[in-house]
Amino acid sequence: MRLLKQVKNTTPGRFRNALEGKRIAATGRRGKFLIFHLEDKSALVVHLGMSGQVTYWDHAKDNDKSFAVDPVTGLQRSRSQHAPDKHTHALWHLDKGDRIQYRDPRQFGKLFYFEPGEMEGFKPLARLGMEPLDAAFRWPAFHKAMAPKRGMLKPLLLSQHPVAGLGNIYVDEALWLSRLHPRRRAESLDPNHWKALFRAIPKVLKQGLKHRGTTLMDFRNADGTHGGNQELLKAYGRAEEPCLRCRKSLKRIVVSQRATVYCPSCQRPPARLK
DNA sequence: AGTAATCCCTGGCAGC
DNA sequence: TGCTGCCAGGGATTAC
Repeated sequence: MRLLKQVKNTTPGRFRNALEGKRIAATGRRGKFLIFHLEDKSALVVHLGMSGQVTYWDHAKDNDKSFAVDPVTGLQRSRSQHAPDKHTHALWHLDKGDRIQYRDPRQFGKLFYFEPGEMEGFKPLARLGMEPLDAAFRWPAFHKAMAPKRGMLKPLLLSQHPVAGLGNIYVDEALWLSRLHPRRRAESLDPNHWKALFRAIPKVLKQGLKHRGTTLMDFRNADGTHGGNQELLKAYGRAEEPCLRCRKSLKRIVVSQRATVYCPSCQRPPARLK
């Protein structure tokens, strides 16, 4: 296991020693950070980056020999549980021989260890915006956070600041659903536009969660048919395919260095961008 | 302040 | 079969 590069705020040795023998008291998530709260109030924090996977390995179960390739993203996923391989960077050995495994082919992921009280001062966590699946994600708070913002919608939504947890896929999906152009500027939106976005964000996330769960369960067929994957994503990965609202061809552009798919007909750009 | 470029990595794939 | 170039679910940092 190579545990060097992904540990960001301490040395691998300190990281290992700090975790040794500690019980996991609770698990949580904030934005794209996974948080393992340990019994002494210290914490292990994981960011999966683009290709990271945290999986549970049960000593009583067989390993899967191969990985399934996600038809949309091209990323390898284990169908059930896998043996550590050259991309497995950390193993946490639990009681009775089970393990938590961290695997990350592209190595954009990050691991952090925080002493009690330290995590609160961790900027990337502290400055995250509102949680779109929380009960506190309500229209007045959303509008208040968004209305003063300036700049293009796509980078604004990717920034994690007004709203946490959205990545490239779900930003494109939310913008498609709310009929907003990814390059449209925040200051040009009226409350109705913001309202559409406010409704779209939790919707695409919930659909993703629901869908991903079922896909993983269906994934025991080698390279077989997959559940509702194709129907779920309306924009991402569908460049040159017909818009599911208006049948016109979806278009791929690059916005803040990220691949972006949108419908030129439904998601009209502001006049300035034409 | 906003935004664009750059960098951190590896692997799959198309095209030659 | 093997090479090259391009692409990829993120985000911090640096440069303008």
